[in-house]
Amino acid sequence: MSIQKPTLPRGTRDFGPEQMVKRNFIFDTIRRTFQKYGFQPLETPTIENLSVLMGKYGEEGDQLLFKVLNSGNFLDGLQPADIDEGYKKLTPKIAEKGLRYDLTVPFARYVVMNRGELTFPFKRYQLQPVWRADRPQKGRYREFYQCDADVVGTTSLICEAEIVAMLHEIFGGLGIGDFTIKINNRKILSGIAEVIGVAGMESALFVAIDKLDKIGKEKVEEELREKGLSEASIKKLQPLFGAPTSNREAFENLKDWLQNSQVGMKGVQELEQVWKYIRTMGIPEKKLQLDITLARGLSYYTGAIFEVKANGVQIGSISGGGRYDNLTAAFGVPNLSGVGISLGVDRIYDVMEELNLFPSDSGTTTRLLFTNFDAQAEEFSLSLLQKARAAGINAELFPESSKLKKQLDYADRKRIPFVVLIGSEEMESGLLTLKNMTTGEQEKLTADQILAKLA
RNA sequence: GAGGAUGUAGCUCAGCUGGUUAGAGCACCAGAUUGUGGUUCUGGGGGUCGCGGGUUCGAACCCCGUCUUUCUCCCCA
Repeated sequence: MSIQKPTLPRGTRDFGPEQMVKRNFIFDTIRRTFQKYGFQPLETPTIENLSVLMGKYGEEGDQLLFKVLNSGNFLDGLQPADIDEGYKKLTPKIAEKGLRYDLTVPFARYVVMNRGELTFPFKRYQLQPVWRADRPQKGRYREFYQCDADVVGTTSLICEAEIVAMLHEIFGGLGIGDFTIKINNRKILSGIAEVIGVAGMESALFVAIDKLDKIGKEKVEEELREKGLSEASIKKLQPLFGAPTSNREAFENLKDWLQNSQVGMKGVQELEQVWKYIRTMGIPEKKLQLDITLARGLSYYTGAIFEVKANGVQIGSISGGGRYDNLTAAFGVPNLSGVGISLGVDRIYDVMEELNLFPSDSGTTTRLLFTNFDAQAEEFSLSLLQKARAAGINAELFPESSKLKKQLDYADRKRIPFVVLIGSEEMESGLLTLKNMTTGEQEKLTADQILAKLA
């Protein structure tokens, strides 16, 4: 067998111990918060039938699905003519499974399949990787985790308010203090389309105005012209570009602008109600921002739309979500309204790394190392080791009687903060040497004193 | 899916218009120090120059292909 350099598939990554400790910190914070708000855990399979996934993410989405080749002789029953028809028609004949593309569609499938057993409103959270056959870039991978929380089976706007509350709790818990939750409502966007007279071209309008903060007013207008909007419509769009100084002002401007649009006014009302709930819950409003240019690509949103940005960091949104009325319709169950939020762990990680927000001891798992001088000390240490663990202290014994230098070096590299040195002297007196690896100080203590000190 | 850039030691990078045995810093290993890490000193190991092909007397360097990473567009977390 020839020797070959191992490689990773494009767009995938290993997470070493140091990274995993940090990632778990993020996962734990998110999971704890979701549970606190009454969401229940769910996991779905890595592979789904392609019939479940196809057609749910648009034509481009279908292209980005990883397809799994059928097992065994996948050519069985295939005719030469099938190949001539091109890969698009061939694919479903040789691949009937695909990798999960997001957590929302599998969730919808689950809800439909189990609707008889579920208690509605059904609140679930799900932390799992998803796969996209995208072209990788910085901050974009072919395998990445999503952390979703959704509640289906109610149209109550309390859910929207609770999402805002959870976002505060999660990002506060992570130490990301400076963030902005942008909120909009799809009905407001529809209202805008209505009052400027471009019904039927909504998606082009939404895609363009979503880029406002990125490319600026002129470019947006340019794009809209290219898409075929009339000058009159673009002129009527002007209120969009005025930057309001406060949410209150933004609401007032909107009510004025959209007064002739029933759906638009409905959207404004909904958001005002969300704001009211938020106030009642005592959530600070400082980080909330009504942003009527927020559209997000996903066409299935029908009500509130969320996006969270970390301030002071050059990175895309770290969370996004919204309300959808017909998530399960594609699986034959209409009129099931839901609202959800999705957090991007990889981006949150990058933000925290850039802002230096990880606790300094993250990366540390062992807190106490027992040295191993010789067979006798090893035996002595071994019994103490389990006592330390029983006391809740992450501890380990160096497994070989090697040079002390090597053992201390090991502790240093693993950033283990405390080392107990046990030699013949210590075993005789019962006073063990505890070395603080940060300060270098050593003190003589009994085993119980050491456990009490570190527990 | 379209276009551009990139790849040399574990890491960050030098390497002249193509010319002997491809270098540095950091990291690693050993010793100075047989019960003391992170500092210092001394010594040492480590490279199919991303991979495959071509041009040439000769290729890390030039050409073609391919893969990786990365930037812009598209789309997204």
